[in-house]
Amino acid sequence: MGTVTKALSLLTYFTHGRPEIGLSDLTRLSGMNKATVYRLMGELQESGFVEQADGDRSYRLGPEVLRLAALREAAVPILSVSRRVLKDLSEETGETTHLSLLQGSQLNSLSHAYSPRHATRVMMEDAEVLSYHGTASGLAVLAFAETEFIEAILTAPLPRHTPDTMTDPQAIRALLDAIRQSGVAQSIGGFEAEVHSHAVPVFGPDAKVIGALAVAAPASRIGDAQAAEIAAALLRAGQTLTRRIGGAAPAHYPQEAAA
Amino acid sequence: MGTVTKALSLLTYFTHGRPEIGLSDLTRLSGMNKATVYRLMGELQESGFVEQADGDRSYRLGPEVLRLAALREAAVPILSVSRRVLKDLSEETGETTHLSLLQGSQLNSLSHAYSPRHATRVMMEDAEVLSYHGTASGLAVLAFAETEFIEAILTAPLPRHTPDTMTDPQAIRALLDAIRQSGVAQSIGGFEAEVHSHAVPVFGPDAKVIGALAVAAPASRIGDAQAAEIAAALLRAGQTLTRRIGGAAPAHYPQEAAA
DNA sequence: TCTTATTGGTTCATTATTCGAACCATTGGT
DNA sequence: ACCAATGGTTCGAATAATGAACCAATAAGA
Repeated sequence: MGTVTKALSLLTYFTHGRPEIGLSDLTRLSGMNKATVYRLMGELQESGFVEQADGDRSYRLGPEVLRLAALREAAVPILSVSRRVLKDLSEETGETTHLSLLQGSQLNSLSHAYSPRHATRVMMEDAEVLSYHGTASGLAVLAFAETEFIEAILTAPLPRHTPDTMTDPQAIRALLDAIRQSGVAQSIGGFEAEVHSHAVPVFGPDAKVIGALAVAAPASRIGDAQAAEIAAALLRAGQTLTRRIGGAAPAHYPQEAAA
Repeated sequence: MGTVTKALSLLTYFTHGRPEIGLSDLTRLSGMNKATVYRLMGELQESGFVEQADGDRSYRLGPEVLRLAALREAAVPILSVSRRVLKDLSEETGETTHLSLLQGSQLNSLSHAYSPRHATRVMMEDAEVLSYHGTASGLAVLAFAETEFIEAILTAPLPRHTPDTMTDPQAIRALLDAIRQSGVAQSIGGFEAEVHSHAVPVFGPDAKVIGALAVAAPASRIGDAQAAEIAAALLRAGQTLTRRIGGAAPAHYPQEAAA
């Protein structure tokens, strides 16, 4: 691993649950030498990627990432485009919707929208890591990913998030086949109990899957009729989003769902 | 310069005007060796900070920066908080408003809002670098910055953006004194001709200036009455924003402007 | 209170990585 | 057919990264 990769890998330890990390913690998390971590963080700090919190001396992400994100959006406006799509989809389905993107080998939620229709709704946070086998988004992405990527995920241990999480690789492989047929993935309580979510893949310019668009609802609210409605709306929204960001669905993706 | 800093400095060459950069261009821009740039970009690519555009092999910012930005916002929600403040301020003044933040030694615009009141309005882009001596935002930040920072800026060459740009360090120093008194900076056509902008500083938790909140209007629309109104609204909005992000104005900052 | 961990931070000889001049292979222009 | 770009690659020399040990300061325990 090069020095730069090593330094940037330090940034991956920052999450919602751990927005600030001290030197010693970072040393333990990364398994690197303390002096190394100290020096690398010093460099990241100089460049504005991290900053040190005021009282405490622990680190948190710095303002420079905001500038880069704004530029990324200017070049590839996935988020701004998705916000419209998410909003429309939330209004149409009356449920919470969210977009997740494949970043390296991990799937991150990055944008979401709520619907005011119901008092109970599924809450979302941005920049959360999604499970591949436990979420509809993860399954949707996996179904259209490259074979070796699928294998890497399914041969690794599959944590059981809830009693309903599918953890049998063979069963999941069969499920992925079904998803490839229908174009829509589902998960009932696979990650959070009582959450029924649907998801469709989103494709990039090279027809490779880059993320997923999902609708998440309280399980009690979703019967067959609602599920069919959500699936149809999702297929339409997914195609819209893929098209608007200059992407293209692969030839074998179920086109022109009954609208 | 350490390797990590060097690698991260490559990211600074991406701007609105140059969202994609090829290997050779990047080599020239950075002044580094081509092999070095190639290897560094390879590492940045592995970590998802840049990606290579499809047809062309040139680089652009990658999706990883979006994840980090979302986390930064979760830890320090400046942008989401500012969006409300900007929106209110735009509605109140009827003009374009924007927020800029100090990142390293450079001031970047990061968020903006328009008002539908007038057909003509000043257009903004996010992630643009603002001139210190040419913009109201720059002057507002400078007025409350540390002395050595001010000197570093004023002793460097001050480019003339328009015929109205102030380029005399002494005159600017006097102007900064006035800004410290009133709490509001102004610039008439200092960066873009025909744009009259007002700005107030925004402070962080340690009472240090972290950026500026600004109102930009076509010069022809701003008379003394409008200017006074905008200044008052800005002072209020600036105090609100500073407070909401957990910041504090320094003791000498003009408090409680006539509301 | 005295002791013991734990924290962030620093040093310096050893080691491994980065550097850069030169070189290739393609592409596009004339 | 040529020249001048481009992205990409190689390899010995030069430089920067590494990590064990060490400090000072604070927090926790007995």
